[in-house]
Order: sequence, then structure tokens, then C-alpha cells
Amino acid sequence: MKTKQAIEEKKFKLTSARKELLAILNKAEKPISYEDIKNRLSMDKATFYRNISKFEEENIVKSFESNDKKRYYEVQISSHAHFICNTCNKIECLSNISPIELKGYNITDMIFKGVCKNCS
Amino acid sequence: MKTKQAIEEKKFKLTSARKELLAILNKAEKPISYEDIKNRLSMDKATFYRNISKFEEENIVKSFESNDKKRYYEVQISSHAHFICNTCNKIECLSNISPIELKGYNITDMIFKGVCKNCS
DNA sequence: TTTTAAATGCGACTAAGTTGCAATTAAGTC
DNA sequence: GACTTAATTGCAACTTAGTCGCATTTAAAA
Ligand SMILES: [Mn+2]
Ligand SMILES: [Mn+2]
Ligand SMILES: [Zn+2]
Ligand SMILES: [Zn+2]
Repeated sequence: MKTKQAIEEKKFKLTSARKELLAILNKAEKPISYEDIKNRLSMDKATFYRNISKFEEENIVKSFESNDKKRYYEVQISSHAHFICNTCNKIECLSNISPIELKGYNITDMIFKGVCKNCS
Repeated sequence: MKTKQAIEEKKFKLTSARKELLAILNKAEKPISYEDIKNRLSMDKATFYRNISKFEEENIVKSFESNDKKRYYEVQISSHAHFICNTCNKIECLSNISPIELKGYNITDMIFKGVCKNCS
């Protein structure tokens, strides 16, 4: 677990805000935005953003921007692609897609957009 | 050309602001943001966004959000994938990538992220 | 228990994009 | 070419996700 490793290497202090945030991130089954969880958070908005950035620096979390101008975060366990619905903005994790090979590029993320089952 | 068609179908008036914007879009070789071209534009910010949205409704233009919280626009000629560098935020058009097939999904756009040649 | 750098909450701020409204203009009709 | 009118425009005010400075608090090492 990356988290434990980062703490052991003294990359950051394990505060109650960070425990709370890590718990939420670990339970989540898809990427989440601040908006998605703000009601469940006891920490301030600034604290959320500072911590999630910290987690990202330590490679505990990955993120991307969606269609709705919001940033979505998820724990970095297995690398996988994402699908974003252009109609309802729903985000799905795609586990079974093998990474594209493209000479001269080091591709780390793939995002597919289109229309989801519900919306078509 | 979609533009001509849209005008002939009287979907919109061909104002000088729209001529200017279409000229810039047609010359561009990669997706552009408002920021990228604002110095070259004689129209107001609001006019830019209203017109580019109109073009998108009429399927003359396509857009996506990048890493930098900005929306990027390009004329919709041939459908192709894009690469976004996570380090320098540069956007490249990828012409030679065949669209992914995924059952249950209607995928219209593909975005790859990673590190570009310059940055790696 | 004491120390101290790291982390927090709060309020003010930034920046991309949106909106209401009064003034302007494209384009159809004569 | 002048007349008419709905579409378009510029401007200023607004919205909203995210950032920042600073005084206060806290994790964790000594
Ligand atoms: Mn995922
Ligand atoms: Mn392109
Ligand atoms: Zn959908
Ligand atoms: Zn780069």
C-alpha cells in the first residue's frame, strides 16, 4: 500500500483530515470530485485540495478533468482507462482495456468519451 | 463544408465576428482555447463563447477540456484522437489511431495522456 | 512534557466561463 | 437603396472550482 509507505518514509503527517480523506477514497468505486463528497467531509475545502494534491505528489492518488470543469480523483491501485458520458457526465472505470502503444509517446492514461448505455 | 451548409440552412447569421472566428479555427493546426487567440480576436469574450457554442451545436466544431482547466476547440473535419502532455500541457492531434471498439459503448472521442517527447 | 515544522480553517482572491440587458446588425422584404 | 425585425453583440456583473496568505492548531520527535 502506497499510503503506508509514504507515511513510513515521513513524507507527511497522518492527520485526522488525511485519515478521513483516505477512508473515503478507498471506499469509492469510481473517481470522485470535491463536490461529490463535500457534505461528508469535516475538513475545509482548502484542506481537501491541499491534501489531495499531496497524495497525488506521493502517487497515492491520480486525477483528471472531466467534461464538467471538475477534477476527479481516485486511489492509484491498478492503472485503467475511463469512460466519460458526454450527455450525463457519468464516469466509468474500464478495467479490461489494454494500454495503447504509440512510438515516441509514453502514454499513462486513456480517456474515452461518448454516450453511455443509459443515455443512448 | 459544414459551415456553408449551416449558413444555407439559415441556422445562423454570418456576422463579422463569426467570419473572423471561423478563419482562425480553419487555420489552426491543433485545438485552441480562448486564451490562445484572445489577442487576435476583435470580439468580446462573451461573443467568442456564444459563437463557439453555436458552432458546436451545429457540429462545425468539437471541444474537450484539457489538464489546465481550459476548453479547447477545433473544426470538426476528420475524427481523431488527441494526446495531452501531463508536464507541459501541450496538445497533439493523433491522426493514425483507429477507434476503439467497446461493446455497450458508443465511443466518439479518445484522449491519451502522458509525457511528450520534449518533456521526457 | 516540550518543541517545532507541518497542517489546518478561514476569508479573500483568481480565472474560465456565463448571463442580463440595451444597443447594433445581418438579411429578408419592399 | 431604405425599412423591418429577430439574431447578435459589447459590456459589466456574476458564478464557481480551485488557490493563497496568515494566524492558530497539531502530529510526532526529542
Ligand atoms: Mn477509475
Ligand atoms: Mn485535433
Ligand atoms: Zn450518460
Ligand atoms: Zn510535454
